[in-house]
Amino acid sequence: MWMEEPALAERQGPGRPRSQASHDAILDATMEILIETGYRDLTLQKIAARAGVGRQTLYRWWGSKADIVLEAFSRRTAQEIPAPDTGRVRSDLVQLMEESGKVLKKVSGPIVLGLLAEAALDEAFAAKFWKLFQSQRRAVVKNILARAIKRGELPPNLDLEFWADLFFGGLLYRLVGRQTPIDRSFGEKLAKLLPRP
Amino acid sequence: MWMEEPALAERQGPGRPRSQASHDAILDATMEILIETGYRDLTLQKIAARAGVGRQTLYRWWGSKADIVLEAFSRRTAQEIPAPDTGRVRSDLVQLMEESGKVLKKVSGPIVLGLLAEAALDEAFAAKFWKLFQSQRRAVVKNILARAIKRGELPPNLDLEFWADLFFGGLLYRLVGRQTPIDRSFGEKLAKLLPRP
Amino acid sequence: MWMEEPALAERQGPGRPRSQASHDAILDATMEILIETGYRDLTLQKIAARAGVGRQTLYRWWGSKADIVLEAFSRRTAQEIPAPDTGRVRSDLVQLMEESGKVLKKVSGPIVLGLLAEAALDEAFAAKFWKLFQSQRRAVVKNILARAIKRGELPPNLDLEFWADLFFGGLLYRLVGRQTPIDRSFGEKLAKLLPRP
Amino acid sequence: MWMEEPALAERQGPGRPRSQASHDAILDATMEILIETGYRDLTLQKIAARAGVGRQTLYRWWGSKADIVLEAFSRRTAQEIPAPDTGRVRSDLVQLMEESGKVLKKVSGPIVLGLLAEAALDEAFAAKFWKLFQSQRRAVVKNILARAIKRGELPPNLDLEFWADLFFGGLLYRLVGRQTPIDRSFGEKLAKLLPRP
DNA sequence: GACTAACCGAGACGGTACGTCCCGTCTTAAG
DNA sequence: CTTAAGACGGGACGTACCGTCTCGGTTAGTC
Repeated sequence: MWMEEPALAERQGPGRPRSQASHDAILDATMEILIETGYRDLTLQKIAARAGVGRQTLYRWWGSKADIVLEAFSRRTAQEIPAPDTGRVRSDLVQLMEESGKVLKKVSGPIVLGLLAEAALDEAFAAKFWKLFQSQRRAVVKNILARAIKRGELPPNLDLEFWADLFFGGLLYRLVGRQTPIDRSFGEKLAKLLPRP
Repeated sequence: MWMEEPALAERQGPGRPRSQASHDAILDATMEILIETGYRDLTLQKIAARAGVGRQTLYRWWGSKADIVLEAFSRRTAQEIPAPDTGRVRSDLVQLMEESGKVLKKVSGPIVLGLLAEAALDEAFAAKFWKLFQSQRRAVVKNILARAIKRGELPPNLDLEFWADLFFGGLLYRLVGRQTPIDRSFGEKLAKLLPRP
Repeated sequence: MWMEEPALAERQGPGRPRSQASHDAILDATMEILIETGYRDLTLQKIAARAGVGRQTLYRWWGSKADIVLEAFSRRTAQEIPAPDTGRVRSDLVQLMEESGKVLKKVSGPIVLGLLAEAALDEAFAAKFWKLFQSQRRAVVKNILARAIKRGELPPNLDLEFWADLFFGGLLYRLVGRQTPIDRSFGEKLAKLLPRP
Repeated sequence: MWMEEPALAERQGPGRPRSQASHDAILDATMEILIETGYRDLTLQKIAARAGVGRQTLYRWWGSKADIVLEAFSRRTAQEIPAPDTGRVRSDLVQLMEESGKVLKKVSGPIVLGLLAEAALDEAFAAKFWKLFQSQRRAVVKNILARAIKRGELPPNLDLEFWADLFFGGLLYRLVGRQTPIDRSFGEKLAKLLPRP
């Protein structure tokens, strides 16, 4: 059915090349609609109309709105939350949690929730989403912990994956729950659980 | 739009009373379709057809497929995972995590994911879902911890909500991620973090 | 697949009855578009839009634009060409040919051509079209001839079907050919071939 | 828009010459698809794909599928029905009608119907089609009649065009109607109407 | 025992989005 | 300058559901 699209630059056989302008217009239109009306009311139809693009073009390069949102979102999100490096694990984690909470309160929250919903409903998409999430967000947490181990702040046998699960599990749980904030205090409680070396 | 339906028993003026048979047929049909084709392909149309019920009846009692699934699911799920009580917090938590993992591997997993997706996309539904989840699942964890505090196994000022967040955050994160199992080992790692009194 | 729709009045089971207003609006919209842009540019999409009607409604009751046009056309065409009765076969036929030619020069021509094209391409539709054509137009010619036989103007063993074929064959051939007119002179040449009693 | 293409041989400037191989492949592919799926499902897209030809090439040489079919058909149809010459008008006509009926029962029928439909819907194409039809089929009938006049079998003032209209009008009418056969008996009835000299 | 009122099933209604197909045009590299 | 390839914007197709509506019919309490 759908398979890993070529990276836009690579592919070059005969035939008219893919239009960079359309590509960009689609991702821009997607973000606009997302911000205006949210993930649920986002529609391939609306994206195409807003981007001034044939509907087929969307199907040619992505496969669903989730794939488009994932790409539109990953373009902007990488730089949004800078990886902290204060020299102390605990304050790194606290700061990361706080920054994440701030960003998610703005436009990113609803978008992440949309992607999360899609991942919950579609195992194939979950794999793509998780892969990206892993490299863009989880890697940050694991770096913080790894640096701390090197510094001797944490025991060398610390289970990085487990701690990343805890960090993002809590974060996403609170994001979906919308009851308790994702803030500095939450980060502090988590950081206090970290073992001594 | 839609507002809290009366509890079926209460309301009684003139007019034909609501049909308990239809009510049940709807919930049964919902579970059947959920198991056969999953949450995404579940449709009010299909539920009504399968249950032999007018489509209007669904709108009279519930407001969306999410509400129906929530009720259909809550009917069966309460008894599914018995609250453990071994006399030791840590083994209680481990056992609960293990049992939860087992249940979620069967039919419950996809259904919980469906409800989670809905909660992610719809704040109003999230409130309903969380309320139920709170009373049916979170309460179990908090009871385990509360009992342990009474026993002197845990410090009396332990933040129950925080620990519940950690437990279910990790659990749901792994459920959506579908990468790492929800098993005894995960419960053990979590239990080890509990503070001494 | 598609089968003879009920006559709008007859059918009455449970469920909301068919909307007469929509039915009429559809046929009206169809005639309007036909006159404005012709058969080729007529589209189920446009009919629905113009009639202010859901697209599904068209599929529910007809099956294709050809079926709709056939009904829209048959509503208006029956009375358009009055059956002549001058007391003489030859002048009856001449007059009928002349009147037919006149009508086909106006809106009817393109519509008949559209239906003819559809009949040429679709055997199933051809049967429907021919049935209607038989009862509305061929019957007129055969009546004229039958009356003449009764009057003793024509031999009693005259092959009515063959003469009807000749009449309409010539007529439609000239309609499609658009080279030679369908006029009084054509009718006269045809009438002259009729055998003496 | 589209205008009379040069005759393939004539034109010759600088640049790569047109490919005769492509030209033939297109016409062959067209006939194949016509036979397999009929005129309605014939598509420029499919022709190009089957012929292994760029889609643009079709537009360069012809303007529509009707034009392609017309050429593909005219290549093969000229020789299909030999002009009869028995020495007697009536048997000539009967034989021609019979042969035509036989050919139209095979592959030619649906194709002629397709072209007829196109002619009905598109006046510009009708002119092209009629011109070819005139020279390839009508000419045969008019020759038969002209020879008979020369022989003294028919009156010298016979209206050839009128009789050709009658012949092909009846033939095409029965072809579209699909109710009565195009056979020897039909030819005989027609021949009997011919006037004595 | 008639009346009223809310329910029931069925199913048509106007809409919206889907995913597919084809159109006619364009833009490449290759010949 | 043509060719095959193939992407582009556009538009119609036929299908699936949505939430609403309108029927005839049912089933209780109330008069």
